[in-house]
Amino acid sequence: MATISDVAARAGVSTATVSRALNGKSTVDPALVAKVQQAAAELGYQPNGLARNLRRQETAVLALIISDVENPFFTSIARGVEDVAQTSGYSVVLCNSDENADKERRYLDVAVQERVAGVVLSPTGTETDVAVLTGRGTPVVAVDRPLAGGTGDQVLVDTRRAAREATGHLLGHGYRRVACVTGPSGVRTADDRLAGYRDAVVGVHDEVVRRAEYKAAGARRATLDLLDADPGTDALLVANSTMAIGVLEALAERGLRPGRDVGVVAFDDAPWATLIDPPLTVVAQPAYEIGAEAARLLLARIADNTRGPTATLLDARLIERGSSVQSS
Amino acid sequence: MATISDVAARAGVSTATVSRALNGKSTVDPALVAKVQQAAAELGYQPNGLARNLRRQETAVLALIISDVENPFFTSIARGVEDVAQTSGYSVVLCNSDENADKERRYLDVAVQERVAGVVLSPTGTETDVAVLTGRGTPVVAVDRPLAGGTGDQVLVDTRRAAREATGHLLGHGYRRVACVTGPSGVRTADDRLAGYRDAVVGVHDEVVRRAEYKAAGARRATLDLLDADPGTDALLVANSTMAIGVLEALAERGLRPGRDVGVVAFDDAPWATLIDPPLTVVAQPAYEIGAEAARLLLARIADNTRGPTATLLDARLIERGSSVQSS
DNA sequence: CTGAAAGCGCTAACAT
DNA sequence: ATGTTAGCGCTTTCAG
Repeated sequence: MATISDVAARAGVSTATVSRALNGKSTVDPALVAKVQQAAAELGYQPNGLARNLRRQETAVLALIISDVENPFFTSIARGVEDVAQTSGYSVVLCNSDENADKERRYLDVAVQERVAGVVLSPTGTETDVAVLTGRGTPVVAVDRPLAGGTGDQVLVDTRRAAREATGHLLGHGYRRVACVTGPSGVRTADDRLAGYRDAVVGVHDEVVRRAEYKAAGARRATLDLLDADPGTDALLVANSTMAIGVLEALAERGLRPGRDVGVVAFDDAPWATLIDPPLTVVAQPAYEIGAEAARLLLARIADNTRGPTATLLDARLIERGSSVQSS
Repeated sequence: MATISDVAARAGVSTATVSRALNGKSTVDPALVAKVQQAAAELGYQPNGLARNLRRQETAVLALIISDVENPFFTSIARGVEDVAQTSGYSVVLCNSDENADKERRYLDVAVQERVAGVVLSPTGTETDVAVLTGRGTPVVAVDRPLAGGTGDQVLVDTRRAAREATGHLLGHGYRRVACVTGPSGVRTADDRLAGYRDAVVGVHDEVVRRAEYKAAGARRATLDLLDADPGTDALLVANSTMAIGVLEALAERGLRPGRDVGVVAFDDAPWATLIDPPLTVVAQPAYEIGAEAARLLLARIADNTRGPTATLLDARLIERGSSVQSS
């Protein structure tokens, strides 16, 4: 594989000139630039990014560590991050921590070792330690879930308020007893959505809560259990769209129809939400915008890391559809 | 940030010993190993992966370039790749080419420049040129779609046959006129599924075909147009699950019920396929297994690149559900 | 405007 | 078993 010296030899110049020419430094004779470019092309020269980055002490890649590639909420975030990174010439590498603290640690280590320019992170737990990054000066922005230290930027959604409003919406539409199906304890969004739910039901009726992995299978079992243990339940607040799949499966198994028999509101506006009958009422989060904003903050901080930490709180929006009204 | 010499100084040994100790080379005095490890820990030493890789002339990262992170089919592949890579100590970075040849090129260049160990690629077009990789000895395995040269491993699905069978299934269940909604011309899976459709309808009735981006919005418009232009259509073969969303939206807009009014079979068993009423008949592809197998092949080839190219053909399976039977 | 040379942090011969 | 040393391929002073 051709190196810069091969190109230099072929073009009859020094490696320094090749470097300058290829990187568009102004101070090079146009004639030489042309010669260098031709030599590079003839040799099929591809710069060695490792050597370059080692020398420059910086890379143009961002790491995005999310907890579930198969969750549309996170892939939308990924699109947002990617689109803005792209415009600034950064590549983004996506790492799937799988809601697993060990995997997350490993990817965090990889991020340091590969000296990425910055990382966007959706922490699996509150205990995530990003000191290895920040200690080295690598900026980190947390998305969807806060980072313990409170150091660094974060872009979150006011998910507790959204959960309270969604629960209130159900209560205001004639449902008498709302249950909450949420994610694992310790996952901040799961806890916040539960808290919002509690805010709304307190003083109205006892709380009915089930927790499971943020996955369909767990949510299905939890719902089945809930329905059996608490038959008075006539509405459900579901903490994300992946769980919603399991919840809807469980309802179907019990012959319960969303809306009429059991009101349902789920977080995240999945693409299929309007296909089911009745269509699913959702709390839509601005996922793409979360990613885009996180990338903007990260880029800004890569350029200038002296400013204080920022906290951006985006709003979620209730989209009322058929699954939360009793008509029909 | 601490370097290997800092650790060496603190432990009172040479950098070579530090390197050996930290990399678990057998030939180091256990006492020294301990001293080195302690020094490293005290300094919060994190090896510089760039320097290491530059020196070693190799990296332990695989690139996975797919055309749509938001398509569950591809994210399942990603899971498959990741799971097997993980077990061999490789990290995988996910790049989203967005079905765009330019972006794909850029990521291919990044892959060369960062000297990744290998790449799993779902080519956007038939013209994708991976010579930059292969010329350098970087193995490439194609998934879902073949690579022009025929060089390198590939793991594909017999999608043409699957499309033929699915179309035959519709024809065998009383539908008289089946249309095909597929992806853009030049995208191999889109063309193959169309070919399979043609295999089945030829001699039975004229073909009715619409093409659109592999996205919901385009498929919706295409379906609306198709329904207007060819009202005799009573069944639809849809080339992927993302398009299926648009197709089902269009059907709903026209007041047409899947199964009874219009038979529907779509590629890819999306998680929501059983939630709609009637549930969606699908052609399930072994996406996870495609990714896992691709990663295995890639790893094998990284270890030994002398064997000839292989072609793995996996089977898709028709899962018959309510949307393709006229009952009710 | 161009070249010579140093050096990023690490690993792998080669010595000892 | 450990240390010395020479690079990996590039960019960037520093001279000229």
